[in-house]
Amino acid sequence: MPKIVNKELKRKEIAISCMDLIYDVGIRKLTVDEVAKKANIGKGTVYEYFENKEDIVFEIINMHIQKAQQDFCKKIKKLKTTREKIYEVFSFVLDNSENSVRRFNYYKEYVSIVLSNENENMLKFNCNCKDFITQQIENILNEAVNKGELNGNASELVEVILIFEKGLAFLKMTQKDIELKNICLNFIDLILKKS
Amino acid sequence: MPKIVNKELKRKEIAISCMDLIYDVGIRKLTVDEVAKKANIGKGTVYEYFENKEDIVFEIINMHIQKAQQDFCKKIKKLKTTREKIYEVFSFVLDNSENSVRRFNYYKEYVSIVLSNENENMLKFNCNCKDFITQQIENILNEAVNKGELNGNASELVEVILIFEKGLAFLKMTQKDIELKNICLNFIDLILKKS
Amino acid sequence: MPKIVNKELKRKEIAISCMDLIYDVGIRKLTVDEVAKKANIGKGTVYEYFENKEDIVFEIINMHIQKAQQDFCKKIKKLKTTREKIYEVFSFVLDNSENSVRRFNYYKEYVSIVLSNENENMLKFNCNCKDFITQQIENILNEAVNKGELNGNASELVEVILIFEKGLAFLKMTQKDIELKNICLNFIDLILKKS
Amino acid sequence: MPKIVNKELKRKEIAISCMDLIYDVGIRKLTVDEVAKKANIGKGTVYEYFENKEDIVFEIINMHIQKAQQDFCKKIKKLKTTREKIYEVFSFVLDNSENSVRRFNYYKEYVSIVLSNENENMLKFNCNCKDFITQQIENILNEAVNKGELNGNASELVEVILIFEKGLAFLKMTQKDIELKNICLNFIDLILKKS
DNA sequence: CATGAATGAGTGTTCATTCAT
DNA sequence: TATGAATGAACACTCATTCAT
Repeated sequence: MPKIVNKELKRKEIAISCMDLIYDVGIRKLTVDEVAKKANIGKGTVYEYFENKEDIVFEIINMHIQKAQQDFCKKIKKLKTTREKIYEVFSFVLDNSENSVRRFNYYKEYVSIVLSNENENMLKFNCNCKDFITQQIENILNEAVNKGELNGNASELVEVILIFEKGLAFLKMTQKDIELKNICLNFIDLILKKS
Repeated sequence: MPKIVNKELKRKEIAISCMDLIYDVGIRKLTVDEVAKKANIGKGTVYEYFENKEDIVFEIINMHIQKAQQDFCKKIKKLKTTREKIYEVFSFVLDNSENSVRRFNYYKEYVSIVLSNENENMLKFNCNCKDFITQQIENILNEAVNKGELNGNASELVEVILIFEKGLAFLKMTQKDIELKNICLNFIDLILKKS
Repeated sequence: MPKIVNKELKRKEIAISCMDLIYDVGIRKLTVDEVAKKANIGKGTVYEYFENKEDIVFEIINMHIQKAQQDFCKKIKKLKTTREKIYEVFSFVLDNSENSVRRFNYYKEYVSIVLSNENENMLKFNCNCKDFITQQIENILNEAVNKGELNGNASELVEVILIFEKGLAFLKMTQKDIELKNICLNFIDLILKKS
Repeated sequence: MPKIVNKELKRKEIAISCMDLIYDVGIRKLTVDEVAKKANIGKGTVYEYFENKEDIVFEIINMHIQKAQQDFCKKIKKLKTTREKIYEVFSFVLDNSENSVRRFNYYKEYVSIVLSNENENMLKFNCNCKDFITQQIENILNEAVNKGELNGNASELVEVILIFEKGLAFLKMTQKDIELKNICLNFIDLILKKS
């Protein structure tokens, strides 16, 4: 009897070993040959675990985003004030630690693929991401309403914050060396003073 | 000296004749063959006026954006109220007329390329675009301050509006069938009430 | 010794379980993976019983042809007149019942492979098929001679009928929607009147 | 100005230079790489003159068949008796001169492709071939009727002869070393005596 | 015996760029 | 100056076969 491999596990392993590859060469220039080489397996073996190249890319991105969402949930629990929590929503963009920057660059590549309509999975997946962040913002605002920091019209703010976060990300992606921190603080002032 | 002028002129001519081409086949799938055919010149001749394919794409995009900016300026002049003018900033995203949708799709492809770091020129160019829109928003807000509709702290709003516009664009690009009009109106209320 | 018997048996079993597979995907597109799956065995196990893919295909075709020959013998026994029997020789081509059409399509693929010289076994095998049908025609004609329906020169007719049958098959294979029934009846008239 | 090549001419040239290639390796194993190498051009250049590999194969076969039909017409004109002319119909199969054998082997490869339904062009093309040979046989028989060698029912014979010719070809393709000459002579006796 | 994981050679097609005329 | 013919590197994906367990 031959050894039975855990297909799902090996799939993840291959994806993990290629995470840097995406960072180095970009998703679009990633070749299956490179993936195989990086993962120390044959090219054919790649296709034992992935449907096609799109699937490989999807898996790698998938892992990144899941990790990012888990990290976000952990962090948000530790924060007390509404201000801090809203700021945390933006910190994905603002944080300049090496780890965050790298993560942001993955995200950038990911968005580039989404925008080019090349990858069906990505678009669906992207909706899930939006839903996640929307839900988080809702939670933060509901809590604030309960605390009496905001009045009941808070629901209208959810999308405004969401859009602002997307705008921040967009600007960071497309402009070099832009200072966004203070703008965010101004924005938070703007929406919290409102009540 | 006159030759250089002619070169520059012909370069523009070629780019202009290919503006629709991008819409038909997409930026990334544009081939030099198609460009030559559309411009009614030989393939080799294309390389007399452009360094490489990247350069062609850049010039075509350039034409599109210049046109879009001119159109924006024309429209903004006709508008009276500050509300209308700010809304016009967002209308690039919100307008669903055939022409606007087409233009927005160009922009989407364009952003995808900027994000993938494939084209150096694009990134620099993108900064110019940001500067243009920033300037426009500044003008609108300054006018509003002069009219007394806003107090002097208006400068802080420029970037907030800019970011909101980018966020709108981002969301429209990455989500299907999303209703953004009311959110914009809410947002405009939010910033104008503030004063 | 008993092991060899078992090997031969299992080989047949595998081939039998894959008879329909050829119909579904075509001989040339048959993969070893599919064979293994259909036979409910491991891919490696296939190679315990077959030299290579060519060998698998050969065995499957073998099953089909044996079956076809058995069916022919059964049918021919039930027929009385010489006319009917000769017509039965052609019915492999003429019959449009689902089953016959399916069988004819197998045969078509099979011939395609024989003609492409891809499979050595096939060519030898094809000779056996010719010998079988030749023998059958001989039997029919001898009987006819015994009955006094044909004179002694009947032996010359064997090959003519054989060739006519091959030509019918060929035409059916390579032309769409061709009416062959009446031509056959004319042909039978031609050769039987002769005596 | 660059040199302007006659595309149609070069297409033929490339096809001609590859005629032996098909004979050597078989149509199905022909690779575009080999074609390019044999024609002493780059692989990309092949695609300047052919849509795809199918198109290459089609052109080569096309040339062969046109040539074969021209040769047939020339030969048939020189022949006097109906017997000779009908025999000439079969000589494509019967003639064992090096040239004829080579031509027959091309035909064999061609039929293999037709049977595998891989190539749309081929199937249509094959119909033309049938029409050509049918027409030729008709001409021969009409002439014979006019000469009084056959009675008016000759039209029924056209398809019988056609099918017989196909059967001959089939048998020659699928059997090694088979003697067909005498069978043909018998067959011609059979149909001509009939009148 | 049985297996299925691993493999990598093989292939049709595209297209930006070059260069001889 | 203008051209378009020529090019070949690049790439995703398949599948028969092997072999360690």
